[in-house]
Amino acid sequence: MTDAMDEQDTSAPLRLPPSRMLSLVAMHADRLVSEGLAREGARKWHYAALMALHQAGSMSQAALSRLTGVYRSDLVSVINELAERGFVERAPDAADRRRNVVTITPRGREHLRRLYTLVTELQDEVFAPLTGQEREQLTGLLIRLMEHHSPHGPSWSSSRPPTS
Amino acid sequence: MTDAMDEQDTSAPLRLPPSRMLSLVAMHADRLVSEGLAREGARKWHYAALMALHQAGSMSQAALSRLTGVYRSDLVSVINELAERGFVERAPDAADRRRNVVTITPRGREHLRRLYTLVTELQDEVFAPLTGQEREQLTGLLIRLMEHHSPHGPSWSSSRPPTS
DNA sequence: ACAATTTGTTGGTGCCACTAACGTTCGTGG
DNA sequence: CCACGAACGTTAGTGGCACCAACAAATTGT
Repeated sequence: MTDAMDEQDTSAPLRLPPSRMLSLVAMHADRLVSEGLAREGARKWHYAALMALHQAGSMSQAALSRLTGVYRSDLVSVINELAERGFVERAPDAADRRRNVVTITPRGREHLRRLYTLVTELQDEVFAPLTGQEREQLTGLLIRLMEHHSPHGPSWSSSRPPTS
Repeated sequence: MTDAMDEQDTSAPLRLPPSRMLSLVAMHADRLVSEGLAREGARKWHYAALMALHQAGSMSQAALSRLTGVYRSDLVSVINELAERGFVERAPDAADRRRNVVTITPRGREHLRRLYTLVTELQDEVFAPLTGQEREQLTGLLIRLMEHHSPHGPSWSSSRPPTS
């Protein structure tokens, strides 16, 4: 009933604050996904950008930035790389000449498909120890935490497969 | 039934893979904690190292590295900083002259106390939207994920307050 | 017409996880 | 007993990521 401090216990496991657990698990998941995507020559943001363009349609880089949460400065190189490989087209917007309209190409959708199945597999690997119900519990809790801390950040929900 | 791909839906929220949610929440939590600790002139690893030393007693830097998961290269500067401020003592080990025995000092324990209460407050802030039960659910799921992916990594469990 | 804002872009900062290499010291097997 | 491999502390460096500042060009609001 004092402020009960632990005695030393050389053999006991270390007590971690929950936020540290989050970091560790997130790091591991990130790692797996990044390595997987690297095998396909892609990075996390390639996937994020393609998925956003596929789901929401063509849009300016700034809009894409707001939607994905990727900084518009960092988005430049991502679009460059995607454009080099023909997964995306960057064209000046006639209606507003400040903007570039970024559009996903058929090859881009094809690529996205590969990435999607890959990412899905990796998710299964990451969350393997959890049952389907538990995974839903987890994502539910995570969504509530996200909403709490960035109510106007990038929008989200659980993932569903991209259509051709 | 097919591989059901989403149609475009400009207004719908983006579908995020769970691993991305983990990253976002972890980033936010990390951010809050780091900023809080910075206010006390400390960093995450100061806290981690002090807590480990407090709970498990004096040990070599390599052992501390294994226990906390912090790379022994990165641990050097952490110990330097903690030693400068008198929170920790680094003495050559007479029995094994390769090693340094790192020991937490009374001032160190005092400092750890401040950090502990601070971190605890910040955890409350991070997990504010969740009830006590839900927090336990979450940490339970996280622990299982950690065990699955690094069964022999740094040991852990939920956190409890340090004793003076 | 003028101020404020948006957009794409460049360049730069700082943190963190991670690797490589090193001299030193210890343990072990031949 | 000594040669070799391994562990230790340390330094230096890499690469990715989040983030910021500033800019010119273009648009919007007033």
